[in-house]
Amino acid sequence: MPTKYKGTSREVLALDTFIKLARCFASVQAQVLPHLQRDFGLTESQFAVLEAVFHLGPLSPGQLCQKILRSGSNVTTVVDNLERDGLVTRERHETDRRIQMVSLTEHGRSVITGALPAHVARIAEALTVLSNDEQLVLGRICRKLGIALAPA
Amino acid sequence: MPTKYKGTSREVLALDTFIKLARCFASVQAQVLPHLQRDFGLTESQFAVLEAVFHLGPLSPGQLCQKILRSGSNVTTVVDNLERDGLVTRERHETDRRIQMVSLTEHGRSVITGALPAHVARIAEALTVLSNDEQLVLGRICRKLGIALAPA
DNA sequence: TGCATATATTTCGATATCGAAACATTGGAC
DNA sequence: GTCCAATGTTTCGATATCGAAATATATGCA
Repeated sequence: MPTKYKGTSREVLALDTFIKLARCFASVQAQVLPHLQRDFGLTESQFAVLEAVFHLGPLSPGQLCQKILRSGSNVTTVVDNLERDGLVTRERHETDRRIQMVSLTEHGRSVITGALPAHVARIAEALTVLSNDEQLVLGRICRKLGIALAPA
Repeated sequence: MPTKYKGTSREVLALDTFIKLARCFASVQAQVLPHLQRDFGLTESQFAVLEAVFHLGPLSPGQLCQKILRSGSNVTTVVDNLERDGLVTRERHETDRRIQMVSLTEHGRSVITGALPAHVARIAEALTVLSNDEQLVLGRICRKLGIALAPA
C-alpha cells in the first residue's frame, strides 16, 4: 500500500486506488504530451480544441467547455492563442449574437490532421503494456466511475 | 466507442481506454479539489507538498519533484507561495549548501492535519460507486501501466 | 414597449506548469 | 589549490487554469 494514511479500510483502499489512478494517468500524459509540444507546437488543450472542432465542426466556447472539461474562461484563453496563431477563427452566431462559433482555418485543419495520427499512435504505444482484456476492463471501470460522478 | 478516430483496432481500443481514463480522473478531481480550495484554501499542489512533508519529514525541492511529479521550477513556485503564507519554511542544508530543506511550520502542520482527513473522506466518497473488487482491479491495472511507463 | 432575468462570453487577478537559461555549490582531475 | 563538470535550485517567459465580476445579448412578462 503506497499510502501512509490511517483511516478506515474503505478509505485506505479508495485512497490507494486513487493514487495509482493519478500516477498512471500522469505517466501516460508524460509519455505523450512532450511530443505533441515538440513535434507540432500544440499544448494539450490546444490539441483538444482542434480535435473537437475537427471532428464535430464549428463549436461555441460553451460547447467546447463541455467537450474539453475546462472552465469557460480557460476556453477563452486557449481559443485566443489558437486564433493568434492562425489555427482557428471566431465568428458571431448569425441569429444569437451572444454566441461565438469557433472554426478551423485551413492551416488549423492541416495541423490537426498531421498531429492526430501521431498522437494516437503514441497513446497506443504507451498502452501496449496492457493486454486487450486489461484495457477493456480498465475502460469499463473508468467509465462507470466517470459516469457516476459526471455533473448532473 | 466514444472516439471518432479511424485507425487500427489496437489504436481505437487504446484511445478509447485512455479517454475513459482521462475523464474518470478528471471527474474525481472535480469532485474533490473545489472543497480543498474552499474549505482549506489549498490548491492540489500545495496540498501535495504539505502532505509529503507531513508524512516524510523535511524534503528538498528535488525530492518534492519526485514525490509530486512536477518540474523543479514548479516546485519552486508552489513552495514560494506556501512560504509566503507561513505554511512551510526553507533552510539551507547544513553540509551541502546547494540544497534547501522544506519544513512544515506549526501553522502548516495544523492545516494539513485538518485538511487530510476531509480530503481522504471525499476521495473515498467519490469511489463508493465502485465495489471493493472493482477498486482493486482498477488499482492493479493502473499500477501496472504506471510502473511500465515510469521514468527509467 | 420596457425591464428584469437568464444565458454566453470575456476580463481580471491569482496560481500552476513547463523548459531553457542562469546561478550556486560541490567534487573530482590535475 | 585551481578549474571544470556535475548537481541543485531559482529565474524567466509563456501557456493553462480557476472563480468572480463585468459585459453583451436574448427572452419572458407586465
